[in-house]
Amino acid sequence: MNLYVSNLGFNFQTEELATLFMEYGAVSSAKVIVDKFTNRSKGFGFVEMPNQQEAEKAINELNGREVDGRSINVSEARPPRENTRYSNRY
DNA sequence: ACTGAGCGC
Repeated sequence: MNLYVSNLGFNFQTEELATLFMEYGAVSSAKVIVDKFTNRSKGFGFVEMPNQQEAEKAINELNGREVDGRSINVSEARPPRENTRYSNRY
């Protein structure tokens, strides 16, 4: 399950994100989007968790949680294209 | 390129 984490602090890094989510379950991959020019965090990232139960638990526990003085927002990322009707691929 | 809505290369 892919997770989208936003409202992160600019000092938040990928390893911090991985460590945070591994507390609630297995994390296959985690990445914080970083600006190419400034090498600073853009304030959001992605976490992939193979176990859906742990993923949902991580969402419930980490969504709205205060990290680095800010309340982070955790939700499902890049929802599966179930609705191909609304996804136009030309 | 130094900040605050957003979806990765």
